Amino acid sequence: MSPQTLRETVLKAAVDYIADHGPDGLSFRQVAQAAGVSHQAPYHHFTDRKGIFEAISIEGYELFNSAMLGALAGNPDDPTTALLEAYVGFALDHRGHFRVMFRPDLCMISDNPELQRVADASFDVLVDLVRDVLGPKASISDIRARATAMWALAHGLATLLIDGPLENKIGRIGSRRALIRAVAGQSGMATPKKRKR
Amino acid sequence: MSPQTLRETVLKAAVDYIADHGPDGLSFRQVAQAAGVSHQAPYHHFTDRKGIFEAISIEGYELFNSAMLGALAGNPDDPTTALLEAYVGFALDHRGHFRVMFRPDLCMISDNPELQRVADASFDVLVDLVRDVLGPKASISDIRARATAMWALAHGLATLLIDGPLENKIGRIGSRRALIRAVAGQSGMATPKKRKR
DNA sequence: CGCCCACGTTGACACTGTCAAGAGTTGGTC
DNA sequence: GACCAACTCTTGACAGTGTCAACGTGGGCG
Repeated sequence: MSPQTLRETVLKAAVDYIADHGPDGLSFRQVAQAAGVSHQAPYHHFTDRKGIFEAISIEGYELFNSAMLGALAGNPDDPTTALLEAYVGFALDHRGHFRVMFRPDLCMISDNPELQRVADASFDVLVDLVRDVLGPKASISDIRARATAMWALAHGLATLLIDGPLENKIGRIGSRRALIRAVAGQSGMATPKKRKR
Repeated sequence: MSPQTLRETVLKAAVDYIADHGPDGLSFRQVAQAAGVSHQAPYHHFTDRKGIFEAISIEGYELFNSAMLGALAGNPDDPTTALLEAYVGFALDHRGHFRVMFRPDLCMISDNPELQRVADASFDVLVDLVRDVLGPKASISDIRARATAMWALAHGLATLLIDGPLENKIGRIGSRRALIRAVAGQSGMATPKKRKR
């Protein structure tokens, strides 16, 4: 095995477990056993149990950032909806990562400089988008409020979809894409740049 | 001690702990010890560790529902903002409950009929509000999309505030009330009934 | 060669949730 | 009063957990 392999194996096993069962039942010893290695071996790659969550979180933010940037590049006409789709899509496709990224009890972002960096980067994507959408004459407080509203809408939709209650209540609104577009439309924030050019 | 007291003591200790440290580190034995009782005593009031979370969740939904209904009654002119304020306010004022209510890995709503009932009730409050705001001519799919958007916005704002990243990034936008109003304004959903009557 | 260091091992510790069995009190019924 | 049953709580045990400590082991380098 190459030197990185055990680390990657543990990480992958942990992400898969979290995607299915949530982060709380994750057992350090269990992932070690799943990797076919003694219960202490992972300690040479992660300082703590928390260290695993930090690594997953960093990996998650990197995937997250590239997903958002890719979506914005792919749909410049309606960046708000594009971002919403990318946010929710990432959460659903990478539950294992997403479930960890916003859980300060599992890993405190400020504890790890690398994690802080990638988390800041993803926030910059959002603010840049809002600044672009609202135009140069927008006040700082408007930009803040709009960014907060977009973030909250995307984050709420993602967590409600992942944690389940939404589908049970609302019922299926067709495809994921259709749901997101309908919500974006009802929120009043979609297509702010050009209307049906 | 009256027969209910240990149950209430354990519940209160658990909620307080969760509000401060999150639900995952909560220890059955620890709350028993905090209540000054043997490690097995709580088993006569809760079937499981999960049973504690179910009880907290039920209590939470009851508080939640009355908070939302009270807010709607108190501000009939702008029910959307009122609901948003009540939702976020409840999350911040009852973190211990809120952190448990939307965590299916801790307690599955469908496992407990009583829990299912109070959770359904809180969802009905939201749908009734949306139906009222959009008027009788609104289609079912519009109602669904609007309810989803409102729920997502409120839920996202609440979880982002509780889990911390928002304040670090956005900075303080004055009071909680001002933040919520600004966000509601930036989403297109506020004051849909009458504009500055 | 000798040495170090990264990697992995075994062993131990306190702590956890939970099963099992027993003790004490309470209330009701003969 | 005597008995029984239910309820509440206790003690004891078990496997499983995260983590500290000490112990191999093998490859690269002086």
